[in-house]
Amino acid sequence: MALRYALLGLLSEGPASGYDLAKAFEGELGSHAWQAGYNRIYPELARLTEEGLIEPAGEGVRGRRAYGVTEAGRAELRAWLLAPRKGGAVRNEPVLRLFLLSALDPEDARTVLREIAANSERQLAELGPAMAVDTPVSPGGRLPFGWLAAGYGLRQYRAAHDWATWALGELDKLGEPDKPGRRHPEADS
Amino acid sequence: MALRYALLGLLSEGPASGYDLAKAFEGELGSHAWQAGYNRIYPELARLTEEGLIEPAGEGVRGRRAYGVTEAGRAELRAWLLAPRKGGAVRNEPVLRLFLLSALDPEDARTVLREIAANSERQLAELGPAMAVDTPVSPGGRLPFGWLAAGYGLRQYRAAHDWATWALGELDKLGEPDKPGRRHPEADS
DNA sequence: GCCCGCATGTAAGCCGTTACATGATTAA
DNA sequence: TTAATCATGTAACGGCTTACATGCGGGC
Repeated sequence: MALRYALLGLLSEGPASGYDLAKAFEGELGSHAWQAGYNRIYPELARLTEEGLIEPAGEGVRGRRAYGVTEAGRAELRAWLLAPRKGGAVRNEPVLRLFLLSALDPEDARTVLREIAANSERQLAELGPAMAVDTPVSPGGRLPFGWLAAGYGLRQYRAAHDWATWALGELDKLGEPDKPGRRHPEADS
Repeated sequence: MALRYALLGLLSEGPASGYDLAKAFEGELGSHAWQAGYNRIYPELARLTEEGLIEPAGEGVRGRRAYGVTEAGRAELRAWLLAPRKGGAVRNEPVLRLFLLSALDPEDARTVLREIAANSERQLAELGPAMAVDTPVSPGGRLPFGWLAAGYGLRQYRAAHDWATWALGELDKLGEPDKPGRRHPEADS
């Protein structure tokens, strides 16, 4: 049910076709927030049109059909963004992995944690430069799409990296007093 | 497909019945990582038993049937936790909201951001005390279930709070040079 | 004796994913 | 003329949610 709001949000940046929208989901939006392919986009666009939340906004070559948001659509999106989040089923696979880390023996857990640390560092390297520039303003007196979200991502990955480092330390504490190296021939670096 | 790993992970803490597992999903695990009800748990337990990943581990009163993880089940869980995450469809509604924030006018965006700040603060107040104690060690030389995840949550909410504060500042920058205070949504040039 | 909590399942329907399917335009 | 990209959809399948359905045991 969030797909429709993603579409309304993207269309409120300006008219776009189903194809354009599918491409938009391949970028930062798709890799961090919400993913959708044309197979779900086209039916949803049809439904949104029926409900009067979007409307055709010009046709192009190759059968291209662009859509724009109606006032009703804008209101619907606004209501959703302002509505207090109530218990939609949480489904967060990465976090589930963290919960299940205690099911691994310490050596395996370290492997996972190092991978997480490396991954968050890589993400930081991508986001850092993008956020280093001063606050950009897009025409219309608004912040550009995704700018605030990128700032969130930056802080989230920093926190993830910090956590992984801390967690590795916790595992070390666990191994020290009990088994100095019985199970593992070589001490870790 | 992640449900089975959640079940394997929970069962690797010790034998449990479907009912026990359903209760486990009502706690921190369910509210932050993965949610499931008995309606999905029981069929999945049957399937896991068929596949030899879990096995019956004693019966109790009122038809209670407990299950334990088999060696094959442990191996399956380990493989999943160690496997590099490949593009499972990202579906993160809270983050989607952040992306769409630019579709709101600044006043509405501030409302959302203040709510996020308040929410993360509340979560911190819950997690903080739990993490203040020194590293606990459960019997068997392992960290207790969810301990590392709680540390992650702590850092994540701290980052969210930090972000919301920063984002409010960015919005202020946007409003200052133009008009501080009251303005209509469509006051563009 | 009655109610609450323990304990387990099934059936129908919705939603989303994967795979199938087609055609137009443009650049090499 | 051939390949890549633009552009739009449908069909089958599988997972998840909601609602339906049943019965025992212990405390008050």
